[in-house]
Amino acid sequence: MVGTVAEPATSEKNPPAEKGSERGEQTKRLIVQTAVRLFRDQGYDKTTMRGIAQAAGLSVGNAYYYFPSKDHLVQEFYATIQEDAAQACAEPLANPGPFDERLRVAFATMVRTMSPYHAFAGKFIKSAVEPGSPLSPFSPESAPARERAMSILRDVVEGSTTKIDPELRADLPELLWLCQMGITLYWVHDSSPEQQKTDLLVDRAVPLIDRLVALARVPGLRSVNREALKLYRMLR
Amino acid sequence: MVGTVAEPATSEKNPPAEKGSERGEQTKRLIVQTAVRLFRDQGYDKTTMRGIAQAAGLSVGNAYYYFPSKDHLVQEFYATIQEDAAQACAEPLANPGPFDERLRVAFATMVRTMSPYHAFAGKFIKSAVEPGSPLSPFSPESAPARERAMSILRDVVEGSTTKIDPELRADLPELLWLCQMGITLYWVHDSSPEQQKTDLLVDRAVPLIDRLVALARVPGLRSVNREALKLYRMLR
DNA sequence: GTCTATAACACGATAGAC
DNA sequence: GTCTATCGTGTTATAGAC
Repeated sequence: MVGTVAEPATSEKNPPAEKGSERGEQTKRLIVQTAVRLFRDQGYDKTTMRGIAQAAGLSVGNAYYYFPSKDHLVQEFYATIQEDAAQACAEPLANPGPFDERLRVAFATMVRTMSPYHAFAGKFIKSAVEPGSPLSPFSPESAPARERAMSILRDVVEGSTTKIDPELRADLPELLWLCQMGITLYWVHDSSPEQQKTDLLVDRAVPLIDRLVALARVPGLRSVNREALKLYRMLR
Repeated sequence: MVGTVAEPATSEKNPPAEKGSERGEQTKRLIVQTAVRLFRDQGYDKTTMRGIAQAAGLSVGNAYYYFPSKDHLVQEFYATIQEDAAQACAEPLANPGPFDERLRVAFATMVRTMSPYHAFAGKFIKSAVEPGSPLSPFSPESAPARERAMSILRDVVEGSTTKIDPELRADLPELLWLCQMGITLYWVHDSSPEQQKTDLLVDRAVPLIDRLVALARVPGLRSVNREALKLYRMLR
């Protein structure tokens, strides 16, 4: 209320925002790192909050001070994977190219990045589909991970040398993200060896989407396209 | 091994299969009825296994003797709803009619039957999407409920006066059931008042499906149709 | 053998002291 | 911020009753 300018008198309060080098931030990071490691090594069910706390040399209550639930810790794990996928996509998508090729890179990279965690994914999605859960792909808490995923697909569209209907173009990344969610849902339930069926799905889905996007430019189908987009925006 | 004919000598053992009138079956039914009532009245989370046992005048261990987990009790609840939907569909689908009208009846009835349990559905689906869960719509344990749902959609197809491509006809009920799963997934996440958006989705999805089914008969699109069906069967 | 009850376990989460 | 102690839950072990 006195002013918005920082007061240099108190050295303890309002420390320079050095990108989270405070003690609290360090503890937080320690908890996340430990949790991610244990999730990765032993899976979700066998990793208990007590186990995380013990491995991090902290108490259970302390972990709950930083993260309101075990699910919120899983969220960090998910964000890690999303970040890996984004980095793995960066180079192959650096140069412009045909839409279908770029889309295939995005989908295939995502599937490949997730593949080591297939056993874990079932537990993850269990929380993710619950409405109102912080793990839901539509939740505010997931916004960072969702934005990162969406940015890849925006990149796919923007760097595409294929002509895309301008009406569709704005919504296309979001629609592709929904396709990606569908593929993920299938992947989680895919019990074929090495999830080969999911590879097959991506293999066939990409040309299909490519053809649909192309169809949106055909003059006779413009109105259908517009109708469909209108419906989508209403349902969103 | 001695024979398949019942021996009338022992009156206690092998009682006449009177459709579950044994004492165990009665207890089992009592547990289900109590659980379903409590789920309905207080929701999933607030209904504890202890609460169910107490309301049924039994012990917790007794409930676990008949049902391996709380999820399995929810399954019974789901089966109840499915049965209600099937009965509500019976009359409107009694007489043959156009495909789209019959499909609309099936979808709309399902949504209406589920609507009182929207708050509960989130918890239900949370377990249902987990691969290997008994509540998964693809699980062996769900076979009865799935069969009942599928039988409605088979009825929709069989009683349709609209011409349907014979190649598609065999798989169509299953495909429609998948559409229904998709609608359900949307419905669970639909937070609009009275789930109006889901009504809108059904309203638009039905003509769309109807048009797609019609397209499968166009000679030029037969091969595409066949290809798509082949892919679907591989992914299943 | 078929059923039922009691007691205990392990976990996620919380309360409150320091 | 960090701890200990505790709660309420689903689930299980196990002893006993019909």
